[in-house]
Amino acid sequence: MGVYERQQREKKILEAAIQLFGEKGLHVSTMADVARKTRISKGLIYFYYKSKEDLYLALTKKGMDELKELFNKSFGKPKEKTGLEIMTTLVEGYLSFAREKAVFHDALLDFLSVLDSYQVQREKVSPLILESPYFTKLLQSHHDLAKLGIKAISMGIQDGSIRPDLHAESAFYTLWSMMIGYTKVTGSVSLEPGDIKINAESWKNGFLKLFFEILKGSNTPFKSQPVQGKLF
Amino acid sequence: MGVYERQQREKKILEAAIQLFGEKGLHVSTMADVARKTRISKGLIYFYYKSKEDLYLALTKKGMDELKELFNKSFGKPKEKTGLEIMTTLVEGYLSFAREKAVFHDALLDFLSVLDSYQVQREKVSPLILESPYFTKLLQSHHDLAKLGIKAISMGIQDGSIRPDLHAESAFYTLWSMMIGYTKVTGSVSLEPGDIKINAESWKNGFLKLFFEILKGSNTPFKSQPVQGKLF
Amino acid sequence: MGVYERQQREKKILEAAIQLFGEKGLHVSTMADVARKTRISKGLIYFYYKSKEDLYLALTKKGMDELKELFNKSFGKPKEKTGLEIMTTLVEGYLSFAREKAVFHDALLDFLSVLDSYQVQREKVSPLILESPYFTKLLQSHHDLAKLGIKAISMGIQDGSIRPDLHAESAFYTLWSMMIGYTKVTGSVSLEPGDIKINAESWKNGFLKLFFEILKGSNTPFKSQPVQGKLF
Amino acid sequence: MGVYERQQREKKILEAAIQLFGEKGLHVSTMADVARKTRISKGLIYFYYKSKEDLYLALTKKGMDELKELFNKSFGKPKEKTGLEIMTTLVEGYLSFAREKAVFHDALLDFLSVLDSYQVQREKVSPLILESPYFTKLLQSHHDLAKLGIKAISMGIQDGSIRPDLHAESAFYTLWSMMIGYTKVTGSVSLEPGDIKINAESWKNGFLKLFFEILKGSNTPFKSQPVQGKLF
DNA sequence: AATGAATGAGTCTTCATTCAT
DNA sequence: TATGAATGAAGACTCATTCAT
Repeated sequence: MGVYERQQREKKILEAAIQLFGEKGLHVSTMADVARKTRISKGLIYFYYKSKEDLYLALTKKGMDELKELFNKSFGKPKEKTGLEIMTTLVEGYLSFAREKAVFHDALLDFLSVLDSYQVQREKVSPLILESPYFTKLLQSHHDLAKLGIKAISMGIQDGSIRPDLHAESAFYTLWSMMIGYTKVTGSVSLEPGDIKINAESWKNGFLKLFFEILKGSNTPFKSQPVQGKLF
Repeated sequence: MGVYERQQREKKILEAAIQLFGEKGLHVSTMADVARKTRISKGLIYFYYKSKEDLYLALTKKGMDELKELFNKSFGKPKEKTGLEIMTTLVEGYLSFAREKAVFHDALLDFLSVLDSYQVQREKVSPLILESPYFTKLLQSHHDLAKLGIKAISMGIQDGSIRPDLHAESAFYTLWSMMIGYTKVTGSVSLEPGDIKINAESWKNGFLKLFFEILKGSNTPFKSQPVQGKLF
Repeated sequence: MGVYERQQREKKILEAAIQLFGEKGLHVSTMADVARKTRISKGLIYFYYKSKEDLYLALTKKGMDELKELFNKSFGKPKEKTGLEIMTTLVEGYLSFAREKAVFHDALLDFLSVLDSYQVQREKVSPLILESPYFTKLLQSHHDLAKLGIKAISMGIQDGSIRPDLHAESAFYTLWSMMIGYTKVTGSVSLEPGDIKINAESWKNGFLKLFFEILKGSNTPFKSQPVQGKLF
Repeated sequence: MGVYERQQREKKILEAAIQLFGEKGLHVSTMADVARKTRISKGLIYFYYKSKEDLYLALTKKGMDELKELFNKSFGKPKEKTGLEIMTTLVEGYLSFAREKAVFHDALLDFLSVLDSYQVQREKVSPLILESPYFTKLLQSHHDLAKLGIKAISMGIQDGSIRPDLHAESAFYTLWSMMIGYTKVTGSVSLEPGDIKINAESWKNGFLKLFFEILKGSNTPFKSQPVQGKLF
């Protein structure tokens, strides 16, 4: 009954949800599954999370925080890395994250969709989402994330590793878009029959080449490609 | 009883589904809704579409075809446009499509997810999807779409409007990724509070600038920006 | 449109039903299945058979007739066989029939159930059954069947091959009961674990022994067992 | 919430099913009927019974157990009865059971059919049946039942009331077959028109005569017929 | 005579959520 | 605080039968 135990339980539920939603998918998993997996009664689960959406948002929040942590770590120690190096670490990390923690990345994208509806017409968003305490927190985390990415690019511009004519904010969102799109498209690329000359690996290389070209400008066309070489 | 009437009904059902799924979302809409909206009996709906998934794939196919049509039209009359101009029309069209016909675009992305599962482990894809006649058709349409995009870039490389060092296939997928990502991210950009200096418009401009930079190379840094100017 | 063609079609439908109901079961098979299999439209099927029950009763009738035919054939040429020999052929035939044409035998038992309800409370029998022209015909065929069996026993009593103190009618029904029960029970006998000393073969032998003992009396306890030996 | 209440509800549902399935038949009755009759929500019915098949197997189990109980009671106190007397009580009981509790007897026969399929090809049996916890229990109960019947005959052989040359196992199954067949055939006997000299009563007598003849041997042809006299 | 599109009541089943204990 | 039994609306889908053409 102590605060600690309560937090432990909350965490346990969340972790079960992460596993379950990750393996079977959100719609296929049920609250009963979560209860069974945690050995915690359904009633108590509803004490900690007000609805299934609330639980899902909690999961989203955790994913967002892990991503933020990953962004943070990409900076390394102060002055250790150039902005471009930070960005390199960051893409690498992001793409791994999207692949290995697909539940989180999917949840994040779902949240972006919610944000879209929210902005267009607040009423279209389910009350269960709006009422969740995680919704506001998520709004903040999402913002923090963007700020970190923008900061990395700004640093690169400052230290000369990234071309100076870039608008950091737009550039960050563009690069983020690219990465999101990459995760969406990558599965279908390998299915292309022979008449399209591409395969998973060549496409990834091509993608990264263009990604970094945006950061560096194409007149520095990868003479030495340490960045690309390091990736993955 | 004529073939014509049959096609009319089939179309009517599909159109109701497009509206319904578009407004309320796939999961929230029911086959009963579709029946009610069309004033067609549930049984008959199942006569035309073997399952809800089948209907959704039909919708996806229609979306894919509209997109293909849009791609095709972007080429204009033979020799009328440069590859770069074609690409300009194409992004413009794609982004409008994604915004105005969001159901279709969402369905397309869902299909890409299916393709991902399909490639990793065929069994993970629901039989209802695999058994739908639209599945194979969709495979083809998706392929056609990619070929068209690649063709446009190849043409640009040929006619000198697009930089020659581009690998057309990778470039197309990268640019497509960007556009997909753009549609996912764009809704949340406008929600950013003041401390991030960006708004919907500036971000779109930034995005397009980088998009075309990839095609043209950054050493032609938008002196005259006719392309960008035309957009939207 | 000739009478002949009509009969052909009727037969074709019936045969499809026999196959279908036999393979998948009555409840699992649909009228649409029948239509598909025969390449005859549903509407026309309903022209020949007024309802699914009607079709099933037609099937039942055909089974009953085949059984009657089998009974008839068991008699052989006039004076060729003793009553006991006839009965021997008859059991043999009946058990093969029940095994190899299980649809027919099941249908026959279903009909006996209907008769049961009919006798207890006429209203409990579905109108679809009562209205079928096959119902009355079935009543007659069923009666014919019984008469044939009784006749065989009577002949045996006359010719001395069957014990004289038997009441032919009761004996026939009893022996028929035995055979019906045999077909119901036989599948589960082989599943008995080792602590019940029986297997499919020993039980069949035991069954037949007692079956014929009823006909011959136990004081002729199978010294020579030609009858038993011949079976199957 | 107590265990007792739970069992009460479970029982209530089962009893409603027994009535419903008995009156209208399994296929005609619906789970909604059961819910309505018990005033228990559909969801809760599915909480107690995982599927309609599960509920039907539960019913079958109850029937099997009642029959087992009946078999057990037939033995009376130790050494009180001869094997033959036990068998007498047993047939009497069985036939009453089959008549008065027809749902149970029908369910039992359905189970025998399942066993048949199970033995021929396990896959042909619906997963809903195989997954029911009652399936295994039923396998055991069915076995117990057979053992009891065999035991009664063995006892009779020991105490001299039943002829010694009988193979108890085969004899039991044969006699069981007879009884099953009797229940199937009996309804149609009374419908026979006058030209077949039989009626319900005479046929029952004839049946029982032969039944006991199998047990006693025909050279003891019912001089004193206390056994027969007692029946019904 | 022949078709097969059309009906719609009915089937089993699921699951987020609540609440008496 | 904790349970898990209870709810009931909703879901996808089926199929015997009819009838306009």
